[in-house]
Amino acid sequence: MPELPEVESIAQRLCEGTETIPLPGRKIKHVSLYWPRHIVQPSVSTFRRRMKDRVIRDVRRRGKFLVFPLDEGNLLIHLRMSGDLTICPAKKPRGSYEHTIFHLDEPWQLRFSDARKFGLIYYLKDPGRVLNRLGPEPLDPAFTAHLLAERLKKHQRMLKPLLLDQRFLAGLGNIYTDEALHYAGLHPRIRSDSLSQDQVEKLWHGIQTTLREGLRQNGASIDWVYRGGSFQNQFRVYQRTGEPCPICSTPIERIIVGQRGTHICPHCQPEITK
DNA sequence: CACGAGACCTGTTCGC
DNA sequence: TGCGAACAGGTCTCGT
Repeated sequence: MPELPEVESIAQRLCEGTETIPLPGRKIKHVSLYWPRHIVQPSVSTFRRRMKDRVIRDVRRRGKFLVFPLDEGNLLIHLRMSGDLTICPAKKPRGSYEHTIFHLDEPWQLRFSDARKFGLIYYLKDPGRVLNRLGPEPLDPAFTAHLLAERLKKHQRMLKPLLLDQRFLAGLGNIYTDEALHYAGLHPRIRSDSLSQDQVEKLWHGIQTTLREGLRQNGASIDWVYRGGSFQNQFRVYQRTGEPCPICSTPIERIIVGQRGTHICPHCQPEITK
């Protein structure tokens, strides 16, 4: 589920606490771990001890990570494929996917639900140890088309797997990559170092446009995992196999690129560039 | 360095 | 209806 727009929407929801309580200012009394393998660092017992009585200062996002600066250290959560975070009353029965529960100082809890159990939780003094490996934020003003061009030239890789590589750019996932490439009229297998200036500009605009539109719609809701977003109604190619391309009406095709299901318009995104 | 295969998990949907 | 295969928002490790 969660790519940049979905993670950002979740961060905002937790920060504002509409209909629940804002997370900043709350104290974590203790945690319940029903799937301890979620805890990457430190050890489970240390994590438990360190979380006790920490005060949550803020809720932020970096790439696809949720970052919670605490009065002491930082909590990092990566939702991976099926994670979601909600604030709910302590008395609400625990759902079968709610594997990690943070008990707060009010009759509320922060619950990490994760059907596929791929999620990751860190408690770190220095979050940079994890976050510094990430590439630039695509919506940061510092991320210009010029910078994108420079970075693309440093590799000779297929466009799509490169865009999905979080060290190259932080926040894109399968949905927004397919959408951005269609917007730019670029085939996902084109080599990153073979783009013209014009093509780089289109790709940059495609990334900006799809992410901003995703944010405006609070992300995309798919399947049973995450709801709340409506960007799925705007998909041009993602999961639209067989439907007409909104630009030229050619049926959308599904192919595999870098072991990921990939959706393209074979007419708007020719494999051979001119 | 680039890339494919396989792994980590569970749930839903597809095809016969 | 039943049952296995395919597929799912992500990323890591290993071998070529």
